[in-house]
Amino acid sequence: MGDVARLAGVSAQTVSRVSNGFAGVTEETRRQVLDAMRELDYRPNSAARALRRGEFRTLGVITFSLSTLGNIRTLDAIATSAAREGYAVTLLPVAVPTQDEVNGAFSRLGELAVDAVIVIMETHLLDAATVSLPPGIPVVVADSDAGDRYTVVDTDQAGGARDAVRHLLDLGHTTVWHLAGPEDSFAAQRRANAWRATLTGAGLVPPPPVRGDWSAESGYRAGLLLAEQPDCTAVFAANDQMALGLLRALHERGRRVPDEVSVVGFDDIPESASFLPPLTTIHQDFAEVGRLCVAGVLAGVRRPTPGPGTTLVPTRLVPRNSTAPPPAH
Amino acid sequence: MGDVARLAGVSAQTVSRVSNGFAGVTEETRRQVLDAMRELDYRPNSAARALRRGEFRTLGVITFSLSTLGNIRTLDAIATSAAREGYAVTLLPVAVPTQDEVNGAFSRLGELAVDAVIVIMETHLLDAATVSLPPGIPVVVADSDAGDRYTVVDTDQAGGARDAVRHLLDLGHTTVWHLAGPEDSFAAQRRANAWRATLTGAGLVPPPPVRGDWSAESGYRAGLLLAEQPDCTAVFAANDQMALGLLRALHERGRRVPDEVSVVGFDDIPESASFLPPLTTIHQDFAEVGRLCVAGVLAGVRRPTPGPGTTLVPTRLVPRNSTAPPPAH
DNA sequence: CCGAGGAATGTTTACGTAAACATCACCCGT
DNA sequence: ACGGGTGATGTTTACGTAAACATTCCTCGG
Repeated sequence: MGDVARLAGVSAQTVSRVSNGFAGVTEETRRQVLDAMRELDYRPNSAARALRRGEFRTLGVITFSLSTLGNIRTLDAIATSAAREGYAVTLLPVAVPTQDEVNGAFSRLGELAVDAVIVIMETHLLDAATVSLPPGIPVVVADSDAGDRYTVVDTDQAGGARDAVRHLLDLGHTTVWHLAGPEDSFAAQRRANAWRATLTGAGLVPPPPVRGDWSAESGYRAGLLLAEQPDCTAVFAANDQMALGLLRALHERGRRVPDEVSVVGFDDIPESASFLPPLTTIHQDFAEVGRLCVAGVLAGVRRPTPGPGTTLVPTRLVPRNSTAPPPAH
Repeated sequence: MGDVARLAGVSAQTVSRVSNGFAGVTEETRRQVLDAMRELDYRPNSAARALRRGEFRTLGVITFSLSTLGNIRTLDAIATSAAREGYAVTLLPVAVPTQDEVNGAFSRLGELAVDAVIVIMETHLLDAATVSLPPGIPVVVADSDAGDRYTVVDTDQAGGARDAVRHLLDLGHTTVWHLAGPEDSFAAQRRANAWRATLTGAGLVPPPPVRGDWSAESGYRAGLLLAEQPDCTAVFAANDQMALGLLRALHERGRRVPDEVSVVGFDDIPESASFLPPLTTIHQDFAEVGRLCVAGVLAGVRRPTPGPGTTLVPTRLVPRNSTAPPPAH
């Protein structure tokens, strides 16, 4: 900065003013400084800037190894929104979802160059975390139910599940089976609960849910079971990957979809339109979730911490060819 | 730091020494300092640290919106490897793959708190970039052919494609069709070239390649075309998603896989084991690519810039149920 | 024609850390 | 017993920036 100032014939302070787009600088001076900057290929040192200003213009994102598609899409949206606001995004990957690892990530956080934090993580790990987040750092949590302690942004899992079940009931199915996600996933819990509640609300008795682990393989295994149930004409799968495995199992067992069995997925991954048959599913707006996370966290940076609370992003049913009225019998 | 020093009854420098795990500190003193740190909830200020040390312990990753699965898995591996080395990872998302956007990302880079950069990007955009990378910052490029100008780490696309084609020829197929990726993708080009070279090397005349855009949908459209070719008994798809669409098209047209047509994919995405039928494909070791990217870039941080050059990570054929000898005729 | 007021720019200082150098106490061999 | 280490700790300083305050110079109203 000193070199630039010398070359432009001004003080370092004036260089700083130009560099930050400050008002009170003559057009003439500004031009000279900019020329000098270009000449010397000057780049402001962000460490010094951060030290002086007390902010990093960086957001930290804590997440498990970029595993599930939803987390990835959310992260993508977060990165894009943050960039638009002039913030960089630093990744804090947690390799294994154990308590130790999570605690480690949280404590590393304290000495990380980060103004705010977005956590994409299952509730149960957050609950048990012994290291609390550094006070004074705004936090928004996605994919969790910690609404009473943190600001939470999430997809309206319950609404989506309800729409899926209602869609199948509206087609005339007498009940809807559920291929659930893992028990330790809060999203899976909420989808399962909403499925159950919707059936109960319609005066029906929910059949026992079959549990998978989100993977297509687990969906296949579950599908082999469901194919044995003669009265199973409609299945709501908790995600598209499991629906894919389910389709394969049904196909292998000679149960035609959608003629004999209807299937609804959840997520609307791009491939689901190319499944056999194309999958009716619940679309999640990950971009909106990411956008709201960034907005929430930046609001926290700019003013005193907003209270806890949950914002839900609505879903949308995408009807394709895997659902139809039940067979005439 | 001053407060901690006062509470522990030592100098600030000693606090610094403890904080950095320096050797020459008595066990007694260290304990006192650590106690004081805990008591005051002290966290080193990373901005001051970076300013003083001249390094940020942060890696920048430039990539397109986390779009393709390969890029995501590579990023994941990068983040994990970096964390192990004590480095954070900052994302520099480029929303639209236009020249302007790329240039923008590169120039923002200059003032970013980053010691080194990993670029995950298609060659052609890198070629046309008018803004060059800041000198002095080590760079490693993944998924590109810029081996003459940058250090490049990539999957051995050619070797994988060759294995796929040979696998089909070994099964007895008289030729292998190719469902290629988009023309502007270097990975797609290399896979297509290796496919062509392998056929030519075996004394065969390659049929015209059918081109898709990586998506399952484009694979489906291409599949409708290929299903019309009576002599088409073996297809090498440039990625698993397109193979998925291809399978669907073949199924719709009544061409049984693998009895009538064999299909090999590329990537080995987790879902491919659950396709109908489970897909024979080429496994890519993204974790290794990410690991090598980090290793390469950190080597650059520690010693003068290593020359350009390309490191290839081998692939592995995963045989499943989508390939078989050609029909008896 | 003078002084108040304001715009443009310069000077000083502090942000929190760690390298470099300085100091001090103590141990050992002769 | 004494001098030369050696290991532990303290003091000074600089990293690059921007806020706060100081200075200069010009304009404009009375």
